[in-house]
Amino acid sequence: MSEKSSYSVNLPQTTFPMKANSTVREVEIQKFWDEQKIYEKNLENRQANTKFVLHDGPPYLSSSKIHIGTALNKILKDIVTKYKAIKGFYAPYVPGYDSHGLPIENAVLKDVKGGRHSMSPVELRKRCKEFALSNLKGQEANFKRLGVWGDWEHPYVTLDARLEAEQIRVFGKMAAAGFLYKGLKPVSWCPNCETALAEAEVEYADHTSDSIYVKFPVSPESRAKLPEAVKNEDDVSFVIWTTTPWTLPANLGVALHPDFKYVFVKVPGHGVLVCSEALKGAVLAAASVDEASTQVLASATGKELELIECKHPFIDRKSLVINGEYVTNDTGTGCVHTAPGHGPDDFIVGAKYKLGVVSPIDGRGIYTSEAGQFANTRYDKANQPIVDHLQELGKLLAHSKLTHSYQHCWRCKKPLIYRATEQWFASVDGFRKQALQAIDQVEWLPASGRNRIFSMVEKRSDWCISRQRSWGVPIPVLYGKKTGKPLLREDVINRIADVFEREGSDAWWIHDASYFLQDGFTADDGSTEFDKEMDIMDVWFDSGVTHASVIDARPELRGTPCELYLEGSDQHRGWFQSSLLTSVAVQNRAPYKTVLTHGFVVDESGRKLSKSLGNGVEPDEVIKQYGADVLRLWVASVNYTDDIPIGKNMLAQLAEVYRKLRNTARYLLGNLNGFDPAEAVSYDELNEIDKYILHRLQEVVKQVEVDFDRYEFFKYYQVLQNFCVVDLSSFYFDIIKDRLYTSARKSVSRRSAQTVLYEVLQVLVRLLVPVTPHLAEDIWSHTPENLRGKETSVLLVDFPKVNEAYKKPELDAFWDDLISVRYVVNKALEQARASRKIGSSLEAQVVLQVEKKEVADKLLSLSDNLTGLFITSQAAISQNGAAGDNGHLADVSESGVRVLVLPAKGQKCARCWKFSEKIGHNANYADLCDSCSEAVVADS
RNA sequence: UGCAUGGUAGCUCAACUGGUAGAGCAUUCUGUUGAUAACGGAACGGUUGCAGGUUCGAUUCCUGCCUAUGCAACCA
Repeated sequence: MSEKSSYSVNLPQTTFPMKANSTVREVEIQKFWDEQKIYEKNLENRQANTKFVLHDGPPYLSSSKIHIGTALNKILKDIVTKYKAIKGFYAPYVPGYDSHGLPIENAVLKDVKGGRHSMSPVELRKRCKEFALSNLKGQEANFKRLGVWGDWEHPYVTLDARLEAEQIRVFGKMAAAGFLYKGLKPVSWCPNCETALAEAEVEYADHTSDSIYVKFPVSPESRAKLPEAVKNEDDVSFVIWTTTPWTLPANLGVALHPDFKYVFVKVPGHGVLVCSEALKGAVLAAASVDEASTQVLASATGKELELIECKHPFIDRKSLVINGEYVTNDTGTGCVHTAPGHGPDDFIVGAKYKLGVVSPIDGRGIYTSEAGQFANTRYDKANQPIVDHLQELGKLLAHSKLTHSYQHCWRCKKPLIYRATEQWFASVDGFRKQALQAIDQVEWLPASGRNRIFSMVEKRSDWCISRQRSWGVPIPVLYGKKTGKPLLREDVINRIADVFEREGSDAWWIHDASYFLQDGFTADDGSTEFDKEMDIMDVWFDSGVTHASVIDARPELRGTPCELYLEGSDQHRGWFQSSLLTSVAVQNRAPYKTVLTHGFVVDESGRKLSKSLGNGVEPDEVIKQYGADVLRLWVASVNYTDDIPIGKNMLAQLAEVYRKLRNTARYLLGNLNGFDPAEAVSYDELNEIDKYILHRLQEVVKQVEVDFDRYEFFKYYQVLQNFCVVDLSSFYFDIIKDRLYTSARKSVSRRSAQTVLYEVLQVLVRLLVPVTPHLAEDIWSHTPENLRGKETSVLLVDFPKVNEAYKKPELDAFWDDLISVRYVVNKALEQARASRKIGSSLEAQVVLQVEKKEVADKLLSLSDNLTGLFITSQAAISQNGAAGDNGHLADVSESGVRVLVLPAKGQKCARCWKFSEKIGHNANYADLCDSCSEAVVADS
């Protein structure tokens, strides 16, 4: 280096490192937040303010590690609560966990020899609890590492005795309101999990079934009811079609559509067959019968055939011909096999005709003795024997395999059956109208969510809340030992709740029924001895009542309704709905004011993430490579209302943006070194470009505020990024470097720039808080106290307010013109550079010819600052003629501006590197330009 | 199968009630070496999913299709 470099220049200086070193630094910062109790302090500071409560939808504790989708959800929630907090709201966040239920019980049982029947319920529950709580520890660590703040010391867990007790109390209220009943109904049943399932737990997948056509002969006693032409035929059969041969033992009827036309077809070798006219061809084809050999003897509507009796094909029992509107002519025969024990439609129509219910299958899917010769066979193993048996009896008309969509258990993925059993139901019918009204009191974001949940609630049937398992909250019902009558009294149920609150719900399995009743208790029906209901509640009930057991029960949450629920869009049929239904049932209103939903994470080509595709993204791996803030930035960068893409490419780009934000802050801090806000330049004295940036800054604040308020974080991301890159880094920062580095340290022009940098820093660090809190805190911790005030954590400061005094919309128009001129100048300079005429732009002078006078005037008004705008050594505006046309290095015309690039005049100043004709006037500094020598003198 | 929502540069997003498609990132070239594992400049890149229609003019409105995702149904 030459001696010239010894001239003092005011270079940036800061302790804020360029590299994030996130794996270490983020953890340090999180420790600082922990130790300083930042979350608690925030709440304390905001205690008197308006509340904004986001109620956490509890993640399920079946795994100790969170998925990327769970991370996304938690980060979104955290962005919201942090934003609301710095906006001044009282915004507590209590994390929750969903701890009961089948998947956990199954996971625990997987390692138990002998299965669920080999240990007592209390022992099993103990193991489930241990399993759930150990997973909680893992998930909690994952969540904290994301930088999520909240009351981690006191999360809510559905297995907590107090929550269980509140849940029981809600059950009691619903019982008192008459919304709970016990009924025999076919429900979706998983023979593998041995329990009933709710609608929300059913999913559809392809399944191959036996497709059979079966003859149901008309009883001799009913022949009189047949049409005249076939009265004397001795072999008349209704033909049904089914894909579930195993339900035939439960058959009690044959359903016809009342308005369809049915035909009586004489078929060689099969007697007379009855099917709908529309399906005759298909039926005969299935039976491989040549239609030409057949003869239609008669026809009748379904209505006319109602109440004819048939014989069950292989059981000595009647099967009644009935009418049902649900019968279609799409497939089958138009005659529908009806087994009220195995189908919802069948059940309803069966009740109408008083067919009764036969459901000869136990909880494991095995035929009971009611099934006669098929007893002790598992239902799915019975298909073939039944088909064979029908064949032997000559009742089988056709048989083939059919692959179709069929209901499966969403937990164990095995096929489900419909099975009529005694279950507890919440009567949605009882409060459907109120629920639908409540839906319209809620703001749904995006708005399509409203229709989604509305139509679901509108159509859903009663909610089956019984589960025949051990890991859950018991259904708190006692039955009179002799009468079998359920005791649905709220006072009794509340007494049970009190016991649970003291002892936990294990008490239900430990104590006799009498323990839960007052001594000498006598029920209305005279019962004094009781049995306990041994079913537990659907887990959706657990999480569904947290509006009561958490929001209303914890004083710091200040009661329902809360401001926001924020979950994946699948929760319209899950938690949003279970919460709504229970809340409407006991309070006649929704528990939330706004429901915000997000989509699902997919890979960069839009495919679902799955282990088999190998396109999964693990949150902890992203954090290890890039840090939590980059993952959070990802969440903020995408429009999460649709599918949310993630992948290596995206993360790498996000890491770039993170670095840009970081370096922007580093520039601010570095150039504010030694600045004291007391030295700030008054607004009127500011340089024009400085005023412009202050104005832009206000626009950014306003825009960001709008974007956050609308939960449109991806817009915030774009605005922030554009501001940092376009307005600051490539424009303002580049231009003011000259002033910052070479003007006298305390000169007005330097302080003018610093005044703006100071304002920008104040705003920027605050705007970073919700999305990249670690970065914001890191900046804060490296900001001198005289610049940031006494507050030790940036999480405790307030969101910036738009400073009206800085808003000057006219500056936009002014600078838009100058900036487009600057583009042309840059092109010209680049041309000169490409032809190796110049390197640095300071080696050039530019001469501009400007068509529009107003633009020329704007340029002229900048006077000395014009060179700063272009970062050249000289710049001149020539309105008429082509001054300096000779010897130019480049000549570019565009958008009304002609730019000539010429070699800079004079010599290069050793300090500011600009070329000048005023060099060496101060003998002490022979190689410095005038302004530099003045600056050096001033600073020495 | 029906309903809903989306389909704009390699990637993430723009374009107010129809008016010549814009940013950033990435890529390539390049300058600087006083934000330096940083910063600047330029270039490349789109018949806005496809096909029609309305209009002087459509990414924007209408119809159909394709495609992605979600939901419902596909029961017997």
